Amino acid sequence: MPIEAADMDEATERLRCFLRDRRLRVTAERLALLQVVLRTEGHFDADKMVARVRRGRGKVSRATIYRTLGLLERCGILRRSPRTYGRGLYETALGRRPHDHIFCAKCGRIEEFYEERVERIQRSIARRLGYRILEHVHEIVGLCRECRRAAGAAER
Amino acid sequence: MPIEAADMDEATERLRCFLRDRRLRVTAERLALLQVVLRTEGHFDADKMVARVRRGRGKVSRATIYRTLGLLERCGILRRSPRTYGRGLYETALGRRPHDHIFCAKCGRIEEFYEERVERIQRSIARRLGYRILEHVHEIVGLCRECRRAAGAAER
DNA sequence: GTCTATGCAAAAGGTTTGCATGGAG
DNA sequence: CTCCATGCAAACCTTTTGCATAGAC
Repeated sequence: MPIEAADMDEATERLRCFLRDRRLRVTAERLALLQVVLRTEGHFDADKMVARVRRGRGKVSRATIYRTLGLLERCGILRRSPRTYGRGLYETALGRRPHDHIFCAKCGRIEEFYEERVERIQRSIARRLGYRILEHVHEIVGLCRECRRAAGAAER
Repeated sequence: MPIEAADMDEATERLRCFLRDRRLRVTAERLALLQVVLRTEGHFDADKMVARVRRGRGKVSRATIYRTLGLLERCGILRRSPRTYGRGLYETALGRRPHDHIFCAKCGRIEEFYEERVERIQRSIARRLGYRILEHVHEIVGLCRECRRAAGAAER
């Protein structure tokens, strides 16, 4: 599902404000990366963006991509993606809400859940320890009914 | 709180078995790192272990530390600390109670928390959706007080 | 004695930085 | 016309690897 025009505009506007407020410049490279980023689904790293921007509209240096990704992160359009050991993965932050997953370790099926009670507890933990929450990861890994049944049958 | 002698012995025994089963060798370096690791609280990276082992008993190469940390991870004495942007952090897995992490996206500091209420909610979610829980990941990413202050100061 | 482990240094992979030049405001 | 941004290449950092030698079994 491609991103909505409204989100695109909102993001562009947000970037422009962010830059203006700090006396930074609105450059073709920054706008180009923003467009590409908004059209990218799921998680991506700097290298992927280098490739996409180059494919789409000519040369960009790796350094500029790294610098601009940092900019987009700082202005809240991107966030670093959870669950990635090591590498710098990003995902778009606009228009997404925190959602959690439970998934089956055997068959890989994934279901979503949302528990306001957990969010509340998270807020209290963060407050207690002095953090301002940026995001959270909450995943339950288990065995679904079908896989348990299958495993049980196999054992006999 | 220093680690208990019993845990120390258990870990050593586990490592010996692991090595013996695979025809690998029990070397002074491996035992030394194991001791240091068990005496280290919280989260640590390879570099910290290089420093500690060297301080404690002379020379070790960085390569050996990396190789041995991998070994300790594979035999279940260590685990990689989840979701740490950037560096490879470990924590000891033996003799630890289940706990989750909250960490600062900026400076990387990590703190642990444990909330029985969350565990209970997880169980109810799993029951409702028909899963048997194997494990969970629950992490809060935020900005710690110091980094917020630093960021606020920088913006002015 | 055999075969794995270690140390060293070089390589690798990802990200950042210094500097001269290009371009936004 | 003033600074900031860009491109390029070199620097950086952390982790991995190749190879000769040390050492466990």
